[in-house]
Amino acid sequence: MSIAASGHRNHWMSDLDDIDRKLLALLQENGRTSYAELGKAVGLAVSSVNDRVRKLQDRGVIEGVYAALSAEALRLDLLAIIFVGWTDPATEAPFLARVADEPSILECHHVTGAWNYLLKVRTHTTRDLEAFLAAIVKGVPGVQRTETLIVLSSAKETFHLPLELPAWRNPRA
Amino acid sequence: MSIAASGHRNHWMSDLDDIDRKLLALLQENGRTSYAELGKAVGLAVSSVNDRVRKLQDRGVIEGVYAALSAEALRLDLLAIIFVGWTDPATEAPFLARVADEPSILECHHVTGAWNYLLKVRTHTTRDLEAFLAAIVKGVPGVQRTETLIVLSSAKETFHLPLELPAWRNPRA
DNA sequence: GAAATTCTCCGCAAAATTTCCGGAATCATG
DNA sequence: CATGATTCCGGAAATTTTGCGGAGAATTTC
Repeated sequence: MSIAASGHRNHWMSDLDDIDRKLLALLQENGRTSYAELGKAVGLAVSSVNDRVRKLQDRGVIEGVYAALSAEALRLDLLAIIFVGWTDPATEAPFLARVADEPSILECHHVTGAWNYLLKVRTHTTRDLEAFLAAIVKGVPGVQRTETLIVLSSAKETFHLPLELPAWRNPRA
Repeated sequence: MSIAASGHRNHWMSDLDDIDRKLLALLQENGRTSYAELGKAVGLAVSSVNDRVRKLQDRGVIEGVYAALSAEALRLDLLAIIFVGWTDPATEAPFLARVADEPSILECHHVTGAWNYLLKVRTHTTRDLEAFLAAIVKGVPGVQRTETLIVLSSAKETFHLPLELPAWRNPRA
């Protein structure tokens, strides 16, 4: 019995079976895994793996394949979490425009709670962070408050999305 | 004059010249860019590009090449930022062990401020998040406080590290 | 339940890419 | 300016990707 026969497809949009999930797991770990190797892992021919991966890309499940660079090697030694707040709603649009073309901002999330946005920022030094804060806070009129947390160390920082059902998942969900 | 001649190497560890940075920028955008295309972009032969990329990998500047999956396509609709706190230092080790093998935790940072750690977590539903919090808070003895922020929307979420000097960089750095 | 449609899978061959090599050219050093 | 290290190059071999046509299975339709 093949792996495919052991599983069954869901009926939701992404419609992934066990083989798809296995392929995604392998490609998340190494985006350059050859189709031959993938095929060996899931028990499919090279051309079949090609079909599947192409469809996963077409369906948008695989957004892209990217080289991950080392922040340490690039001497981006400072990682900071910055909360940003304002009261005037007109502040948001220019703020987001500023965020979009600022490469040092890796993430920008609209969050619940006392603050408006949360930024994840990488710089080389505290001096750079200081200059960055001045550029953002002073550069975007309306930004009133910021609070900066410095990351002392990162125990985990992965791009891998969870593919299997978590063990703690509520059984009635 | 070649591109190489226009730049000059630094003397720090990673020792990247303009061509290296250009290659890294291109591979950050598309990890499957062929050496032929990379060579056309930087003005080098295919084999030379191969040499450079291999060295960038060996030096650890390129940590790996990964397929990025769509959280939306995988129905991971909930993104949460969770602060975790405790007073007993003995709590840290089992907490980190728990974090390591929990796929729903994408990031875990040791941060300054009132909290000990910051987690970035993706789940399918609020119900899953509830179960996750119960598993982490109750599952790790010593964890006393948590605070959860829900991400309403993400204006930016990139893996691309900044490669060029920022415009606001302090000139005396 | 039979026919038709769709889907998945396969092998194969062409095209593209990667990889490795020796040697030329360039750069750094003493 | 000699020497050694590094970078670059073209080309050939190995690997990989890609695009077929068709077989087989599953699903749908009548």
